Amino acid sequence: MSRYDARNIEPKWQKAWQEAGTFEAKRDPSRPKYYVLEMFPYPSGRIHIGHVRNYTMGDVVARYKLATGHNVLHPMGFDAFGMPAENAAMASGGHPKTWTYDNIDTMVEQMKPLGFGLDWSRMFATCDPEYYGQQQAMFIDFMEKGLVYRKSAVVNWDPVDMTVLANEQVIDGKGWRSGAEVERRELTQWFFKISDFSEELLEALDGLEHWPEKVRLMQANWIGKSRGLRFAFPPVGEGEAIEVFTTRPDTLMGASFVGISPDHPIAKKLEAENPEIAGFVAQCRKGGTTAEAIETAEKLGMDTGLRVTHPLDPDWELPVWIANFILMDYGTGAIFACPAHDQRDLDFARKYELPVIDTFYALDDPKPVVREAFVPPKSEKVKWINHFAGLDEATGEEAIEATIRFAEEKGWGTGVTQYRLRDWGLSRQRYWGCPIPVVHCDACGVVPEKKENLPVKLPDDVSFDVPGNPLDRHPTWRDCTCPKCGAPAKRETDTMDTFVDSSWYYARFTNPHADTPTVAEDVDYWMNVDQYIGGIEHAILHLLYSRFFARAMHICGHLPEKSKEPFNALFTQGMVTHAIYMTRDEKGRPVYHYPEAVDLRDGKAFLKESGAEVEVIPSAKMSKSKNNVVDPVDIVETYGADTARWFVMSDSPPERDVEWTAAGAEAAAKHLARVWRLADEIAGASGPGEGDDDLLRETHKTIDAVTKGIDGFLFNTSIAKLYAFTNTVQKSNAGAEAKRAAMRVMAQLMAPMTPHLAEEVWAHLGGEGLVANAPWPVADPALLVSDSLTLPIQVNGKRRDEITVPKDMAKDEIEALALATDGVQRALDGAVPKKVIVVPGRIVNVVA
RNA sequence: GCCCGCGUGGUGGAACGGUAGACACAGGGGACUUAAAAUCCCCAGCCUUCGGGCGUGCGGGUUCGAAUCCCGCCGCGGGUACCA
Repeated sequence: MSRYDARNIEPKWQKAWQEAGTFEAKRDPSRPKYYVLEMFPYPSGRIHIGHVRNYTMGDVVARYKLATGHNVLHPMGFDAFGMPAENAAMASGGHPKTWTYDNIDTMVEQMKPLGFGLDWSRMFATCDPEYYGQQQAMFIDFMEKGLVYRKSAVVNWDPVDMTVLANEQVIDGKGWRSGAEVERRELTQWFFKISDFSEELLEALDGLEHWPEKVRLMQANWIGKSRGLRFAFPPVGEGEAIEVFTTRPDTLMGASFVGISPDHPIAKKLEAENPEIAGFVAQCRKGGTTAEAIETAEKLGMDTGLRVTHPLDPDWELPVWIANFILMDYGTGAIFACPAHDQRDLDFARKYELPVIDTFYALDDPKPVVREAFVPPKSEKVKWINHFAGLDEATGEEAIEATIRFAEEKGWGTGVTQYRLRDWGLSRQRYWGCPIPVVHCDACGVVPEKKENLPVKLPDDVSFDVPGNPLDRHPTWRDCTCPKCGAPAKRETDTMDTFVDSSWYYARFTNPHADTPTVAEDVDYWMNVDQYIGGIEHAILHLLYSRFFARAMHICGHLPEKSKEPFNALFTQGMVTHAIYMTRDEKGRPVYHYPEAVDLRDGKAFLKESGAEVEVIPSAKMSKSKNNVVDPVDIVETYGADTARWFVMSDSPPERDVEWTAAGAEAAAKHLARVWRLADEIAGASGPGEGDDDLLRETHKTIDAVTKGIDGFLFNTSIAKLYAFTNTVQKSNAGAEAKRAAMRVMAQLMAPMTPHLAEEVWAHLGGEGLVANAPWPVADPALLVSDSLTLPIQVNGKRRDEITVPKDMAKDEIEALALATDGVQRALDGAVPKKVIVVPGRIVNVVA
C-alpha cells in the first residue's frame, strides 16, 4: 500500500496543468464563457489564511465550471497603491515601489503552491504604469464627459505635522504621529459626479438578483433617497432668508428653532464678524471628518442672535442656531428642529432650553412629549393637533404628502427628492497613487494632459523623512508645459483614491496589456463577471464605486451597455479567525503567544516551555500584534495544499467566519489520507460483491448533493456529503468495478476542493486524461428517489412516533396508520383528535 | 449615533415553516499491538421516577407546527464616504 505524499504529488499535477494550459483563458465563441473573480489582494507582504479561503472558493467555482463545459476566466492581480507602502517607507526608509513589488513577488510565490486554477499570464498590479496610464486616459475621458469637477471639501488636518490625515490615522480626535488635536479644514479637491447616478444606481439594485439582499439593502440605504420639502424661513429685519430641507415638513408647527451647519455661508459670514461665534465655530471644527465622530460628539450649539419668521405665521419668530451636528454636505446645510418628534432635536432643546411643541399624539395615548421624543413609524396613524392643512387623523406619510401639496399650492415651498449619496472625492495628498493627469496653467487654468504624454509617471527620487506629499516638494517633477498653450505650467500633485484603481480592474483582466483601457472584442466576450467573491466589508464603497465606474466607462465607450452592472452574481465570504493565547506579565500586561508555543489538553491550554496555563480567547480576528496568525505557507509545508483547501472549505458556511484550529487541519489531513488509502485498496481489488445498486444509488445522491452545494455556495455541506460518501464506500461490499466507479466519481466531486489528490486518485483508478477536464458527473433523477419513506408523527407539534410507508400512499391511509401508532395512542390518552394534518412526503400532525 | 448582519450540544456546524443536532472535532468505550502510534468498530444535547420533561441568546406573538416569520430586548461582528 502506498502512502499519499502531498509534497511530491502536488507539484507534479501543478506542472501537468501548466503544460496542458488547463487554466489559460482564450476567447472561444463556440463555448459558453464563465468569468469568476475574487477581490484582488493588497500586497501586504505575505498571504493570509483568509486569502486561501477566498481564493479556494473562487477556485472551486472555476474548476467546477470548467468541468461543466465552460470557457473559464479566473485571473489574479494586486491592488498595489495605498498608504501601507508609504508607512513602510517612513518606518524603515525603503521605497514604496520596491516594498510593493517585493511583496507581490513573495505573495505570488506563496500562492502558486496552493494549486489555484488561475491564468497567471493575465496578472498585473495597479501600480504598474501600464495600468495606471490607462486609468489616467479614462480620467481624461471622464473630464470630457463632465463626470469630473473640483470643489472645496473638508479633510482631517494635523496642525503640527501640517498634513492631511486619513480617517484611520485619527485616533480619538488626535493625529496618530503628532498627537495633536485634529481639525477639519477645507481644501480644493477632485470629485467624480457619482451623485448624477443616484437614482440609476438605486433602481438598478432591483436587477441584481444574484447579489445578497443585505448588500443591496446597505447600498440602498447608503444612497438614501428621501422625499421632502425645500423652503425658506424669511429673515426678521435685514439679512438673508435661510433655505432648509426637511423630510418631516408635516411637523412644521412644532418648529422650535432653525439650525445651520458651522460650515454654512451664514455661519462663515458671522465667523468673520463676531469673535465669539468664530470661537464657537472653531470648536465645532475640532475632531475628525467621519460621520461617526460627528454624530457621537457632544451636541453643541450657539444662538447666532439672528431671527427668522415662520412661513405659516409672520408673527412667529424663531431663533437661528449654529449646531455642530448639521452637515453642510446634506440638503441645504440648514434645518428646522422639531424637538417633540426627533430625539436629537429634543436633547438639544432640553440642553439649551428651547421650546418643545407637540404636533401630533398617539391615537390611544394623547400625552405631551417629556423626555422621549414621540417618533412613530411614518406608516402609523396619529392624531394631529391643529394641522395647518386640515388633517385630523392621518399617518406621517399622508401628512408629509399633504404638507408638500399645501406648500406648493401656496407657493412657499417645493417638494424635492434628496439623496444622501455624495460625490466621490478622489483627491489624495499622497505619493503612492495614480497621478491625476492634469496641469495647472496660469493662462489656461486646469488642463488635461495630452493622451500621448501618458502615463504621467510617479518620480522614483522621493523621500519620506518629513510628513506631507513628496510630489509637492519634489524639485522638478511638477514642472511641465501647458498642453494647450505650451507655456511653463505645474502638474497636479494630488493622486487618486485607491478605490479608483479597484473600480475597473475586473474589466482590464479581459485584456490586461492592451494599449487602450479595454478592447471591445474582449470585454464583449468576457464581461460580465459571472461570479464575484469578496468580503462583506466592501458591500458599499468598492461595489458602489465599481458600479458607477462601469457606467462612466460605458459612456466613454470602454464598456458595452450590458456591463453597466459589471458583477452578475456576488458572494460575500466571512473571515478566518483564530484563538488568541494570552498570559500576563508581572505588571498584569497581556503577553500573546504563538499557537506553536501552546499545548492543548483537556480543553485547556498550556505553554510548552513552562507548563503555565494560558488564557484562550476564541474566534479573534487574526492580527500580527496578537500573535494569532497562521501562515498558509507552514500549513502547505506540513500537510500540503489540498489539506489547507479542504479545511477552509469544510465546517463553516462560506459567508460566515471560520475559526482556524490545528485540530481541524489535522482532521482534514487525516481524511484525505483515508480517501487515498481507500482508493489505493479499491484499485487493487477484484471480483464481484453485493450491493452494487445501493452503491450506485448513494453515488448519485452524493453527486446531486455535492453539485447543489457548489451551485449554492454551501461548500461545507458538499464536504459533509463527501465525508458521508467516504463512509459509505468504505463500508460497501459492492464489487470491485462498482467501487472503482464510485471512487472515480469521488475524485471528480472532490477535484474542485482538493485538485491534486483528485488527479492522483483519478489516474490511479484508470480515469481518462486530467480529472480537471473530465465532464462533471450528472445525477440520474431516477436513482434519487426511494420507494418508501419514513414519516414522523406529531401530536400537537411534538414528535411521538414514526411510520414507514410506500412513497405514494394515499393521505387517508397514512392518517389511519398514524393514528394507530403506539406513540399517538399514548399521547392522545383516549382523547379524540380534532384534526389530522398530513403533509405528503413530510410529516403527520395530529391536533388533539 | 446611524445602516446591515449574526447568535443552535464541550467545539465547528446541519436542518424547502415539517423528526433539531446531519457531517466533523474534542471526549468515552472496544478491536488490533508486547506496548505505543496509525487504523478500524461502537457510544454520545441536558435532565429523568425511563412514562416522559426541557432544549436553537432573552421576553412576547403568528401558526396544526417556529432555529426558521413578526415585535421588543441583550451580546458580538461589518460599514460609516481618506484602511483596503
